[in-house]
Formats: sequence, C-alpha cells, structure tokens
Amino acid sequence: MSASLEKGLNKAHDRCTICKIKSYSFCRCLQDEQLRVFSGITAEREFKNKQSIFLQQEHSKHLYNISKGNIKIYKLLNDGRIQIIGFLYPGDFFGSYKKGRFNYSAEAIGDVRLCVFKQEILDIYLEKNMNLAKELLHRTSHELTLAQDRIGVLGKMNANERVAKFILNISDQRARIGWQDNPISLPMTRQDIADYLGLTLETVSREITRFKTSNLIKVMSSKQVYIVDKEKLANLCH
Amino acid sequence: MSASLEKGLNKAHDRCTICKIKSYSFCRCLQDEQLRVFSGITAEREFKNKQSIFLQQEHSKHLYNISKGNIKIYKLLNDGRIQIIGFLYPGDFFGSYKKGRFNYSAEAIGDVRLCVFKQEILDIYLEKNMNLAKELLHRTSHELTLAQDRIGVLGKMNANERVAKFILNISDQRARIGWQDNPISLPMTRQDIADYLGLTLETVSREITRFKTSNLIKVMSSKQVYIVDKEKLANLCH
DNA sequence: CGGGCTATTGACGCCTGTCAACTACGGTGG
DNA sequence: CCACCGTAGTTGACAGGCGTCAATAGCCCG
Repeated sequence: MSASLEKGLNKAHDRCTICKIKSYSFCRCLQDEQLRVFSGITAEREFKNKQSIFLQQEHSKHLYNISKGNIKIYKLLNDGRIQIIGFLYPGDFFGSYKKGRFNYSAEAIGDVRLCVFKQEILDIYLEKNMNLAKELLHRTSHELTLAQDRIGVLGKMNANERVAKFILNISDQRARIGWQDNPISLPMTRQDIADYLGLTLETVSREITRFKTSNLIKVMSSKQVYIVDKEKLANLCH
Repeated sequence: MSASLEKGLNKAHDRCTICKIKSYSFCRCLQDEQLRVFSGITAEREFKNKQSIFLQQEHSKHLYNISKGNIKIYKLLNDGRIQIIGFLYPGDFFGSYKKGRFNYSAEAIGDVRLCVFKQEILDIYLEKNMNLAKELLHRTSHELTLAQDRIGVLGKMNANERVAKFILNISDQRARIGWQDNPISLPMTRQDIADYLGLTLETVSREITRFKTSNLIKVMSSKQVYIVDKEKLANLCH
C-alpha cells in the first residue's frame, strides 16, 4: 500500500473523529475507536440551496445527519399545499427509520453538508452497540415530544402566538448547539415560515411588523432579528 | 412453598403470556420465556372514565401499555385551552421515555386497563433484549410519523377536511387492531374531537351534520357512525 | 319525571386568507 | 458604476370560514 493511499484511508476513517458537530449528534455516544469504524459506514454529501435531498414518495434506504447548514422537511398535499414539518440544524438526524417510503420530503436551505448511512447497515451496527440504539431511541423520543409541541401550537394558537413561539424556538435551538441566541438569523423565507406555522406569508409579515412596532424585536434585515424583550414575547405564547 | 402460593405466582408470571393484546403490543417481540420474566417487572392498573392517569407536570417514572379501553393524551395551555395530542387504543404504548417530566397529561375514556412499568427497570431490561430495544425504536419512530401527519392536518386542512380525516383515521386504527372498521364508535365527546382537531365543538357538530346530509355517513347515535361512502370521504382530505 | 350533561342549530363578528399594488434587495450585464 | 430585472417582503382592502354566544333539543341516570 502506498503512503499516500494509506494516508487517504486514515483521513477517511478519521472523519467522524474530527467532526465538529459530533458532540451534538447522535454519534456522540461512540468512543473514538468506534467512531473510526463508524466513519467507514458513512459518507459525506453536499447540497446547494433549494436542492432536493429526497422526496416523500421515494423508497427510503438512507438516514442522514446534518454536519453543516439547515434543511427543511415538508409534506405535500395532493392539491399542492405545503406543510413544513420542521427546520433542522447541524447535529439533527433525519430520514425514516421505518422501512418503506419516506414520510416527508427534504430540501437544503443554503449550503448543506450531510452525513449519509444506509439504513440496513446502521441496523446491523445497532446490534453491536446498545449505546447507539439507546441514543437513537432517546433522540427519536425527543423528536416526538417536539412534534407533539407543534401539534399544540398548530391546534390552539393564533397567528400572533405562533410567530412569537417560532422566534423563541429558533433562539433556543441555536443556543442548544452553542450558537449565539440573540440576534438570530432566519435562513428560511417568509413563505417557509408561513408553511411551517400553518399561516400565509402575509400574516407572518404582519405579525413580525407588529412585534417590531411594539418594540419586542428589532428587524436588522429581513433574515436577521434581534429579540428586545424575550420575556414579553414568552408571555404571549405560554 | 404451598401449592396455592405457587399457583398464584405462576398465574402472575403468566399474565403477559395470556395477554389478549400482546400481538399488537410492543412486547410481541418477546418469546414465551422472556414474557414470563416480563410479567414480573410489570403491573396492571385499572382506571375509570375521566380518571387521570398522570399529569403533565408530574415527574415521569413510568411507562404504560393499554391492554383494554381508550385513553386521551393532552396538553394544557396556561389560559386553560386544551390540545388533545392523541386518542390511544389497546396495544398502544405511552408515557415518556425521556427522563424528567411528562410531556402531556393522560386520562381514561371509559373503563381502562393498563400495563405499567418503571422506566429504570425497562431501561435495564433493554440491555439484555436488543429485540425489545429495536421494537421500541420502531414504535416510537411510527408514533413520530403519526405526529407528523397530524402536523400536516392541523397546519393545512380546513374544518371539513379535518373531520373527514378524523373519521377515516378512527376506522383505520380500529382495523389495525382487528376491530370492525364500519360502523365505528366514537368513545370521546364532541368537545374532545374538537380539542383533537383544533376546532370548536360547534364546528365539529356542523361538519358531521353536513356529512350526514350529503349521505357520506349515517349517524346511528352521537357516538356511533356508519361510513356510507368511504371513497368520497377520502377524496375530501387527500 | 326532572336535572344535568351533551349535542345541534342559528345569528353574528372577527381573525386570517385572498388578491393586488408597491417596495426593497441582490445579482447580472452593459 | 449604474440600470435593469427577478425574487422576496411589506402593506392595504376586502371577504369568508370558523369562533363566539345563545337558545334549543336529545339523552342518560337517579
């Protein structure tokens, strides 16, 4: 084996070890030795803004972990209406663990780098790593509670409350992965926010303007928001 | 050991083996021998209509499996608004796998019998039973897809579509556990249905009346509905 | 039979969707 | 460097679906 090839392989097997987001990802439960093996069963792929990662009707054979950027997962109704299920951040895990088809479509927001696994291989790997299985169970369980929170938002909150909750959620989510939680950037469009909150883009825009004129937030640019009064914002949507 | 005590113990340890709902529960992945052990770490509890099983703010130490009846899980907003997250059926699994507090409250609808585990003990038991861990992961993953479907319903569908979808879901859910899927019984009140669908009880009532007058359903009694035209109903909410 | 709870039906008003015009911004090319 | 264009966002006018409030009807159980 040539020195350069060996170096190349080592580099590949180090990928997970040197991954910047690993402490926030589900693979954080693996030891360095296991991470090397793990590097071997994963691959990295890059996506550009608006590029599709997979579609709902496709056969689901892969699972994904975000190492850089944001993605959105969404459902399409047969008349073209869109419901965005979630905006995902570095360290988030997606794709369907079930066999069959995906339950949603996924698309890049801005430049994205993903870690990709084959579902079957991860399944086999789980057998040898109860820690990983438990971590996955906890993560999925956590996703479930987030989804249930969203059911509460969409079922009972008005436009004002939804937008307030959205801004606070983004802030919290950023804090969770060690980013500054104020000001926050909103990488998605107003239409995306509307499709996420079950509103129209006009209503989202109006509510943001209302928060601005009430001095609860400052809109530095349309995608950059500074939260002036977090407490009042929270009181709106408890 | 006296014969009667031995008989008593055997009976207790047979509980899971003779459980009628086991083929629909997450414990179906266990062998008879494992089921006997499992009987030892679970207990049965009964609840009456409207009886609380646990509240959202309580410390979550237990997990539950329904062996008989229906329950609802719901969230309360601080101003008293209710959002029902789900209606659960025999074989369904609930409670929080996360440590900390429950994410919702749970209440019996009619007479209910539950199988109860301590979370810590189940956690230990998982270590020895990768099958059980995988089954739990699959079930939780399935719950997640159901929750995501509901996000789509609450985010994008109008009253008409929500009620149609609800009736069809109930029918499907019944079929899934081997019950007749038509006519269906609606054990919950109109208020419960409204709190589930993010509507008011008046709107639910009106939509049901509309389906009745359009001959899509027959309302045998307020809690008993016969689906006349499943296809048209499905076309309303695809 | 009567009381209390649940469901239905009606009248009305508000929140948010719809449609439309206008503004801001970012990139591209001359 | 600026003019131009396309996309994204804001603001306004209006309408309709669903919530709110209220009255009535149906049903269960004592």
